[in-house]
Amino acid sequence: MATPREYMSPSPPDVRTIGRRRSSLKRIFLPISPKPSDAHVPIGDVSTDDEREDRQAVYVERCGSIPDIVKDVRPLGTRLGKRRPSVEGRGDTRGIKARRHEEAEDAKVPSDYRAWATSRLTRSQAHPLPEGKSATLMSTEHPRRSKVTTSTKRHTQRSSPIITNATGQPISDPLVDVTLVQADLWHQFHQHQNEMIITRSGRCIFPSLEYRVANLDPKATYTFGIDILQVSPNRHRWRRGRWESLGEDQRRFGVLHHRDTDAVKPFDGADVHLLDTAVYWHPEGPKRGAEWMGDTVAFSQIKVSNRQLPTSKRKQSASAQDGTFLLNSFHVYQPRLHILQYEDDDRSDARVLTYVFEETEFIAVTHYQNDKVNRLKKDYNPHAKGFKTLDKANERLLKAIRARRRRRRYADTTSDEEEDEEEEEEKEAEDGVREERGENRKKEASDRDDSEGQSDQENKATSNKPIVYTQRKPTQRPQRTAALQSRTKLYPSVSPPEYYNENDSSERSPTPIVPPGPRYPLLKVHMDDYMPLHDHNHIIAPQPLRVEQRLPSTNDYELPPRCHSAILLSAPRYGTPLLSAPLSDSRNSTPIDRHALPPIFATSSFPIEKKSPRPDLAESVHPQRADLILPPCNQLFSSTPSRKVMPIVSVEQQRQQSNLRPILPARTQYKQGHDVHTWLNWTPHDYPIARTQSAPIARRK
Amino acid sequence: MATPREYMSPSPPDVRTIGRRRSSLKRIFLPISPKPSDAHVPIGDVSTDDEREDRQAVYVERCGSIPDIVKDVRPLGTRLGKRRPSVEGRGDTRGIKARRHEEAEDAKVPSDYRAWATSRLTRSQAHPLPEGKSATLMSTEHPRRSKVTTSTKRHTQRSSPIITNATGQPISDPLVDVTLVQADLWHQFHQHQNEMIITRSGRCIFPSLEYRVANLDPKATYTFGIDILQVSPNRHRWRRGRWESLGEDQRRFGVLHHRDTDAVKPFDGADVHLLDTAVYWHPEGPKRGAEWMGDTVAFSQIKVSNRQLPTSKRKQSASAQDGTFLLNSFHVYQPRLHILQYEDDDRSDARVLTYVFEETEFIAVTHYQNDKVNRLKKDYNPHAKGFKTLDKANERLLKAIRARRRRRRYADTTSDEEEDEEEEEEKEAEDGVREERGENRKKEASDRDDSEGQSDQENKATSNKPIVYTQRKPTQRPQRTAALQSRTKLYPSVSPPEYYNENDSSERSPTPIVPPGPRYPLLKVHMDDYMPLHDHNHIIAPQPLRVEQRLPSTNDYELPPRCHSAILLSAPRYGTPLLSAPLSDSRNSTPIDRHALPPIFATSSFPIEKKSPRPDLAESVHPQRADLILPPCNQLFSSTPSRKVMPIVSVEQQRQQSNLRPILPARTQYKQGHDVHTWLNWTPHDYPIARTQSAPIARRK
DNA sequence: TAATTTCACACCTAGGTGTGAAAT
DNA sequence: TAATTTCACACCTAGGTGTGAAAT
Repeated sequence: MATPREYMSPSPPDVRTIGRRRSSLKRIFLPISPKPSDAHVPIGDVSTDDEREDRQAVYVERCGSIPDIVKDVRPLGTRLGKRRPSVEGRGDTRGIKARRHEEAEDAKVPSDYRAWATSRLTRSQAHPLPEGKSATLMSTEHPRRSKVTTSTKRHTQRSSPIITNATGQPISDPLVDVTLVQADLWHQFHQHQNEMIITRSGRCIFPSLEYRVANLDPKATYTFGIDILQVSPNRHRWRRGRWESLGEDQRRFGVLHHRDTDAVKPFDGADVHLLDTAVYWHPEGPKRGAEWMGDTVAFSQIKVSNRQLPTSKRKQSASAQDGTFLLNSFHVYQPRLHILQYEDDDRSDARVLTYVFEETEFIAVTHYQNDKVNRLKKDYNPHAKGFKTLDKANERLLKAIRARRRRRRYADTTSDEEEDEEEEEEKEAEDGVREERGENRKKEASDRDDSEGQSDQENKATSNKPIVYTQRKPTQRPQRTAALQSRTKLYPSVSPPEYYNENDSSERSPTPIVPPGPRYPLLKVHMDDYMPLHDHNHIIAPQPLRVEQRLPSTNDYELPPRCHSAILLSAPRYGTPLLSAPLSDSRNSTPIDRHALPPIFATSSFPIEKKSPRPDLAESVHPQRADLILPPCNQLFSSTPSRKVMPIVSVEQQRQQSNLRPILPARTQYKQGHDVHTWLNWTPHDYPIARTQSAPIARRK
Repeated sequence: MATPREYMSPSPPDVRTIGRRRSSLKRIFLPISPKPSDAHVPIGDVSTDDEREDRQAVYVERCGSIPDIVKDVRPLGTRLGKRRPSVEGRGDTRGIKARRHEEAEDAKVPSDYRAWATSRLTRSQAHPLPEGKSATLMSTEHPRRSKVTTSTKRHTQRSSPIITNATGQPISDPLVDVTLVQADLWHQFHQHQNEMIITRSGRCIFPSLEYRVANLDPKATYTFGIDILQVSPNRHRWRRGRWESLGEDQRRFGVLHHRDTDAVKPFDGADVHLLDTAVYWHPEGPKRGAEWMGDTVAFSQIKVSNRQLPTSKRKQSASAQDGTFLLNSFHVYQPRLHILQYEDDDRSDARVLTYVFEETEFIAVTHYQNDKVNRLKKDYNPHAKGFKTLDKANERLLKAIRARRRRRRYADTTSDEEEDEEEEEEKEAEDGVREERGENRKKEASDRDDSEGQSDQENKATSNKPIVYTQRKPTQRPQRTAALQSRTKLYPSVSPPEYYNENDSSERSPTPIVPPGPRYPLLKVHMDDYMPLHDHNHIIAPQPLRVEQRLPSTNDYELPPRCHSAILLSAPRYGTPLLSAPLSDSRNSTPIDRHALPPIFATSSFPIEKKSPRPDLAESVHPQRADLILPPCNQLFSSTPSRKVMPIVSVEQQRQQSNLRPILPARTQYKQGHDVHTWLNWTPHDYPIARTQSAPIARRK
């Protein structure tokens, strides 16, 4: 699942740029179920009902049930009428001379990365797309617009890039692997046709555009950028619980995303290319691939606004570079990610990769129209907590817990009974949330917006899920096909080793074998799903802990095979908690010598949050400080991971480290004398999910 | 003034590294008063009273009066007793073999910049210092510690670097020019022996360690780091209004800044080098020189703590890399800035530059001891605004103003009378501040802490200044010697042009001439002095506007000679306001075509604040949007700059652009039909200060 | 009139600051 | 006992969120 589509370039790729990568390309870990049917899903527009059913059939066959998240994948195109036929226009309308001239100008200003990047992007806009696998986002009425690849709907968590070199020739580089962070949150919004409020002063978009990138060339220089594409010229309106198109907008407002034309002619088909938009380049500027990969790439500064610029002439210059995109309300927009790669100062061989995640499509509005979208926003945006009426009681309980903890710390004596009481209080709070949610569900059912054409089943899935974002019943998950999957692929140095045991891989539970040689899988632990309710010490709503396995890349340190991974869960600053997964020698012995483990391991292998960094802890972590300790690397993947048990250090130990403020997964039965165990479950989200439960402490050796 | 001292290397500099820079080095703009006496100030320990008098004499000779800021420069050493003799120990106690081994290890982990940087720094610690110009910060009882250069006291705004190559050989590079941001605020604290509160969880240091760097090699890679040095083994106590030493600390607490020794032996003289401290490397990681120079380098994440680490063994690993330095209370510390330069991946020829700004010295305390320091903290730290009792009345007025403005915006009609009223209200508020400050001054005078051995004059100067931080009487400034001075020097591409007209330069007002050829001076505008009272629309306390002139470096765009500079003052996010100084074609004509002005100009020439960037505005600014428009470049420096008039667009125009939220200098008589003019004044702070006043609007052509 | 936009507002998040009583 | 440290607290800064009445 979620294998990125690879565009084979019709023209031979530029060997100078991609060099050895191209020759040695090979998938190291096959996907869990490398189904033939997976490759047969039609590429391009898959928005018809038949195709949807096809996809669901694949899921049923593979997983035994239809995962909720696949059921209601209905792209906007379906709802707005068929407006996405595959058109293969090749839109380079500019002469070679003009291009040459621009290149000469580039040479004059060698060190302004952003300006150069923008010009690079604009220039390479109109390359011919390979093999007709692309689908335009634009309507047929405007065939001359350039086009953008769209990934198939079921692969929306990843996106297929357009890759071009400096002359606009596409280059195939399926190695670069981009994932949308919080993809399932985005998906929830997308199910209901996401809306974004635009204001004069600019409103942040939520969920935020955050990506995880893998397999960049660690030494090459990259720039990341976002632009927001107006998908169609049509204006829409919300009527009787659904969006309908009003046809092409007749008003002459100031149009953005229109290039250097004096007359304001939106969508007249002349010289308007999709890439003629203002691009917001990531403020962390050009960085090495290794640095980009060390963390997620978040565009949190991006805002959308409806302020009209004073003069029509200056519409371009004032947008994008501060992260504010000027949009028109009731129009549909699609953010895109651009990755610009160049070898240092020699920018002649730069490449542009463009990624489109369709979940991130939205309609710009000044007020929310769809109550469901509104509710989702309130439920998941931490800044809208005040409007989450459901959680009032919960909030009160949380406060009581906090006050109580303070008092106890003040009294400096902690008895066992008190601890138990506290845990009960927490459970109370949680139950309270659930009760109130039940009420809300009924209210929701009586909403007029619910008259959308959804089946009862879909309705139920929808109203069950959004409140507790990460709440999924384990029984609904296709557990039997559970396995670990490599989320990121190896960037091979010379030739890729064959880590995957193909003989052993049955359809149901292909068991990855331990990689041979000195290389052992690394672990990435993510808790980046937004957690509805937490303070610094507790998470009340249940939330999944994502454990990601990847193979070491050239830059990674080779882990000692018997080395445990200690996982430290720190407090989130903003939805996304800091998670580092450093090492310790063994659970009970002395901590690992930090000189024996070059810090590079932590730096390049694990995401270290920028804003509240504790990278010191990433170097190595004392077992007593860890929230979670994984088995030695060489044992972790030797059995079916769906039942992999990962012991956590006992709760008492964590209590002792009060200043570390560990976050523990909720709903865990914390008891003294018990260890907490976590195992991995396979979900349709590409990630194994770690579930936690307590067990007698005897397990500790 | 403030010319960095240049160490001439006894061994020939590494030509490979500094190359053409070395051969073409020349100061382009001489300092305003390039006094011979400047070079004769004794280097090293200048903390005696005699030397202080010498320095003051230099000032009197040059400026006609003693600037306040120079009067009370008394380093801690003077107060604590003589403990800084110049000792010339050469402390490399490690063998070549060990060093080779470390280098080999480095090669194995090529991409972890931070670890590599730390090892590089540690290794080059013990180079012999050139020409005996160094002074140790350590006491004579421990002669084997390595040493650090100290700049002369009067040059505390800048610091002299130690420069070494990879093998520890010093390299002279006086070109790299580092300035301490908010140096005079630091100085105010330093006058009273600055204190920093340390807490278990870590406390930010205030003022923050923020530097401005110039003349780095734009293409070379740099890493910036901070460490905090324990200046002496002595413990101190506050008694009868002054700090006194208690002698060497006898307690065996866990000692930081001590390297890899099992036994906790603070200051036992064995293997303890000054550079054996944990270094916090700037989180923006290795960047190009051009990128570092584009903005100030702020270490805002740094915190100081007194938490003791669990085991003595792990004291090193847990510190510094998250920005928390573990200090001992009642000990004196000195932060240092390290700049690491290397050419990309070839790190064998790296250089280390170390800068010490003595204003940043402080004593770690758990409670403030000196009431004056306490008061300064409350007055200038925006987070302590709640304790600024003086401003309660002011606050009320401000709120009234804000509410009133809202009401008026609501009513959408603005009459002239109302505006005048508002301005009166503001002035009222300001006066209120001043009155209360007067009261406070009396209270302060009756404090027991005032019994320090200060002269009356010093006392007066001290108590006059700290309340309104930037308040200086223009008459006290040495206006007649006023001139523009190049704060940053040219980084020449081939050979440095002679921009400075030496024939014209009299001691009093050396007039720089217009540079020949196509290159014209750029302007940098700073308002980085902290402003005690502001909201998004107003600054109530008077504050200086710093305009900095520099010559274009190789990377800069060449300005059209008749191009005006439009200055846009945006709202500060955190004390330091965003200032960009973009261009417009002329004040009244159409705005400059942004394609005619490559954006590189803005990117590489002007500081663009990271956190609330409006870099779009830096590309070019419409005259109506500018807060301040400077004369054309080719006219700006053709006359004495002390009376240079810079018109600001009228206040009404700014009101119209309410969403831009311009900050206007306070105490300006804003009247309708008047323009606001600004001229430059020379101050002892190296910067010309722009003063603002209104004038009839007739001036606009 | 009906649709759309604006804006003050209450209420959040996240975190920094000195106070002063209490503990060490 | 006297010096030093801890900690809950009130009060800030800075900014994001949807609401709902009012304006457009």
